[in-house]
Amino acid sequence: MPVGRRPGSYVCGIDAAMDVIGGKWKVLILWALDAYPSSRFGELRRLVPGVTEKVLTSHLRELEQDGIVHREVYEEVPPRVEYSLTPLGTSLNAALVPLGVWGREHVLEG
Amino acid sequence: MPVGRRPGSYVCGIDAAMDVIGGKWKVLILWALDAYPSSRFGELRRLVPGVTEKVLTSHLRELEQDGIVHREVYEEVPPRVEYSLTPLGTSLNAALVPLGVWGREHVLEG
DNA sequence: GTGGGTGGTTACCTCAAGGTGAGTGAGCAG
DNA sequence: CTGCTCACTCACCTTGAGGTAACCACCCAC
Repeated sequence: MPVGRRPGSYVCGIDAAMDVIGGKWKVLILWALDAYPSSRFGELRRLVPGVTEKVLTSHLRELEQDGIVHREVYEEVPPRVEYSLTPLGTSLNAALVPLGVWGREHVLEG
Repeated sequence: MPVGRRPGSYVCGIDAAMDVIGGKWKVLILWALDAYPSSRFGELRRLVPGVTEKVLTSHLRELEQDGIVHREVYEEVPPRVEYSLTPLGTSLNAALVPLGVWGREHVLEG
């Protein structure tokens, strides 16, 4: 179960990490799941304004394959699916904090 | 002189930072300029295997516009152009270190 | 029956990032 | 003379990520 979409072709760690978070909305999904753990699909759609259902689905599937998010299906009617960060996802988010601080200080306030 | 390609439309700091480093080869360029300061164009082309001249040029231009790299032209024959990280670029690279460590530990060695 | 909410799937389309290959013009090696 | 280096520029083309919209089964409230 390799992490990343092009295993074995990474030049360095940043290159590899960029591949995992490279989707247009992935860091926003991670940010949302960090702020609101165990979110349902519809909640995420509202938490990440602008993302379409198709793209949200595919991003979540990729993050799940990479071991970043956990997908829990409850066999109920109506169906319920909850997404949460795995420990790996939590560690990824922690590694993203300095980048977020940099962006806030130098891009948003720049 | 705004930093980033879509000023004013960022949701959060990570979103903004991702825009600055969003090019396919930008983090590799930053990594190369950190390891080999004041590199010439041809050196960068060799340090970032696979990048084409056109894309390397445009990525360097964008990084220059964002205040990440400095471009120094020496009016000589043959022409000489040296690229280096600005203080802002150095701080960006510092903010990328944890992400690089994460990628090395969890993707490359995963 | 109509509409809404649940969590998706499917087919189709767009568009911009990136790749390809040629050209530039001065100088230098062979 | 040929070809290479330097640091690009230009015109063209490809590709795939992402966007659009329809559709699915199921249930509830109105």
